[in-house]
Amino acid sequence: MKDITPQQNKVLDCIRVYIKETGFPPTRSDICKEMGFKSPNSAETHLRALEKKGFISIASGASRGISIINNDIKEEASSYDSNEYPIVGLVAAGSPTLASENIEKQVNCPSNFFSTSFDYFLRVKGLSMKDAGIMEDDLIAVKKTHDVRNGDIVIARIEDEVTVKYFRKPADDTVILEPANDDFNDIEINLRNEDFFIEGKYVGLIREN
Amino acid sequence: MKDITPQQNKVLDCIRVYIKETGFPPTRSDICKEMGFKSPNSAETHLRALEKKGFISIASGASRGISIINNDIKEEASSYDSNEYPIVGLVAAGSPTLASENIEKQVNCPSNFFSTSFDYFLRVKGLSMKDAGIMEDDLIAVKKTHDVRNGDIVIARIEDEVTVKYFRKPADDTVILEPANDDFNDIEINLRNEDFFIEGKYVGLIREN
DNA sequence: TATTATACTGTATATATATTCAGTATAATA
DNA sequence: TATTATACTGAATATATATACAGTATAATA
Repeated sequence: MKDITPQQNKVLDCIRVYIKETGFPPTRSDICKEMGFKSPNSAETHLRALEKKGFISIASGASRGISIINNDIKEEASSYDSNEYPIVGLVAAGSPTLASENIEKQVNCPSNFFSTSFDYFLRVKGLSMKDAGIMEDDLIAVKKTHDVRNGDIVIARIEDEVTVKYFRKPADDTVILEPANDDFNDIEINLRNEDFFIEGKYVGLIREN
Repeated sequence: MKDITPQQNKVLDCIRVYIKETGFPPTRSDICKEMGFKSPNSAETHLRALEKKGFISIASGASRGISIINNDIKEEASSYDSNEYPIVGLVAAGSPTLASENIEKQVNCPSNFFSTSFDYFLRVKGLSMKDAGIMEDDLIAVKKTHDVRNGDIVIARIEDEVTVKYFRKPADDTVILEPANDDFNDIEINLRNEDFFIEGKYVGLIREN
């Protein structure tokens, strides 16, 4: 990005203000009014300079076809890179996890909040993962994936029930789900007989007090 | 705000998408292309209906003079009400908690993320609150306040050391800080002799895995 | 039953707008 | 010194665009 001149900066700022106040970009004539120019060509040449320097893009032929190019990374992360994520309960019973009847509500969260991207939040029931610091009613951020390794905390579905446990696969046809609480027992699944499905992987946690 | 029809909703959505992708609102003709209409008047009538119902405003005479009126509180909260919060380490040793040398980094987080507002994140060291589900390296959201009750988890400073514990005040001159881990002992503070200060209150937790 | 809202096609047109061309002037660069 | 970038005025114009007008059809309301 080349250097901007003070006057060009004023024009860029005037475009920003115009968009903020009206919801759409200015015409050349609008810029003239704001800046005090008497010829639309004054605006035009400034626009072309700003385009050349990479601050704006101009859609050819279109009216008000100015859009401001945002390469301020911090701005982007804070303003645009956030999203609504669904919170789902551990309801299970046949229906797909993200079915609307399972969605408690949507929460806003920056999409780069955890180092790993994720797809939804799951409301935890029970204390079977207590020693891993996962408590009742915590929200765990789940990344939908089948690529899980031994030791990962996974969200799994056995028959019709969804559960959160440590994952271990000692043999090709066996999966063991281990709780993090001495009051609970390991769950051993024989992949030949049982209906088993990995919903995703635990990548983060949020708790409200 | 009156009821929107499904078709009007599609048009409104198409305007949103257009603005997001180009940076400026569509013309009647653009809407026709997106929606498959063959007459610009189809777009026009939809726009007038949306205007009448309060979903958009139309600048008379101006090209692309559509702007979307945002009275969805949830949207507003999620889009604009986010902030940068500092993460501070449990460094202690004299310097004020929010001094810049203690700030690990800033993270973006919606300010209404937890039901209680908060001021900063604290990086947890040690396992003294393990049974409360607070693990090493967790980030706890701290609200700066002196108004704490028995049973609250507080961030306290004793002499030069910062610690996170359950708060209990059995007498006017005594505070007991209780860990949530059998391997640790209660800390009893005599307010007459010791330099004790409540930094704030634990209102939420975030963990990255 | 008449009226109004929705949901379109199709044509026409005044004007809003981008964009080019012709100049002037100053400062910075090669 | 010639060239290029900046910073403007002023006029001209093709076209992009809003918007009105004339219809058709269906469903909902009064």
